[in-house]
Amino acid sequence: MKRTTFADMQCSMSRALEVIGDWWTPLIIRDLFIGVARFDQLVADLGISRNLLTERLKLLEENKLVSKRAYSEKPTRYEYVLTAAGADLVPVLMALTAWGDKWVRPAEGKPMLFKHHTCGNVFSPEITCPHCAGAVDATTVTTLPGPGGRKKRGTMVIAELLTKAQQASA
Amino acid sequence: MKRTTFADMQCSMSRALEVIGDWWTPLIIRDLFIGVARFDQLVADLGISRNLLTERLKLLEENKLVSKRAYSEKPTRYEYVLTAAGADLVPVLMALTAWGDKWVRPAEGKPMLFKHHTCGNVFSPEITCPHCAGAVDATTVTTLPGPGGRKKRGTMVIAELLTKAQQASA
DNA sequence: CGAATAAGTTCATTTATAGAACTCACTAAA
DNA sequence: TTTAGTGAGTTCTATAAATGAACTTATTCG
Repeated sequence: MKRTTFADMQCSMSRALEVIGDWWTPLIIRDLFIGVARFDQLVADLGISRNLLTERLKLLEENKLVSKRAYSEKPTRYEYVLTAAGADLVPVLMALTAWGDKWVRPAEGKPMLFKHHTCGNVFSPEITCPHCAGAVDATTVTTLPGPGGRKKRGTMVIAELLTKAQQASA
Repeated sequence: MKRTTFADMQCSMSRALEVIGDWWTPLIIRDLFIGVARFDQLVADLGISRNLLTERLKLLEENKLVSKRAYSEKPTRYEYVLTAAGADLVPVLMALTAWGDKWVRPAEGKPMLFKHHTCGNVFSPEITCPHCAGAVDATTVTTLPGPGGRKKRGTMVIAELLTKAQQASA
């Protein structure tokens, strides 16, 4: 049957996945960030099917991660540009790339490096806590229910589990 | 036809997506992190089809993000535990959640909060540069070709683009 | 014995993906 | 001034994957 929608799950990660959770979308965003912005270039770079690219770009536009801009009249030609929301996803994709570099790196080494222009260094992104500037990892973080927490599909078990854990610690 | 594999693309993000790039897998990892670890619990929490969950867990095990552990003999019963590689993905998913909190938050507010036990604060994860501790965003970072950069499907256009940009800046 | 629990399998139906071929509007070369 | 080429899609068919419900299997509890 049709794909289950994550849009109405009460979980920000699920909702994010509704927008970028399919195979090609993160690669399209990566390409737009790097500067591959036109339809045929995207097809050439990724080897994606043209009908799929059309569909994905349309969805990205509807979700306001990407906007379409004419770079030529006469033959009307468009290119695709990341919006603020789309650009804000770039660091997350960099963090995912860093994970890939660490765990599924090709034998030849890292395919791509990131350079931070604020300090001039080539770096590997880290995920940190803004309060203490320390690294965040699975062992030093716990989850708490937020104001939007609800028990529904996607959080049927989790919703109660978080509440109980909080009560136990209180 | 069958889904295009990203496993042989010369890009760490693509390779990461080969492992966690489908709809349900990130949610499964989220649940395992939070403590929903058994088959029927996962079905109940997510509303995922049982055959799909079986398939996803098998793939996660093959890719060494998850391991299966018997918690009962006699009726042999298993639960699923994140490996080091799987746990290392948790901060990335938290960063994605933070993006979701910012751009596609439910009307009721954040469904879930993170608490950093190193400093005791509830926080929203940030992606930073380990050299200067500054935030990383799309405007302050550029990409350079790495030693494993290659021109093949997934990087046909990008490979040359990065090389040219580097030569131009040199 | 009969019902319940946990962890899957099997199956029919619906939807998505892949890849190739085709369309349409213009432009540059012969 | 036909002819070929470019860019951005659309249309088409086959194959593969997702959904949801029903069915298995093994074991324990009342």
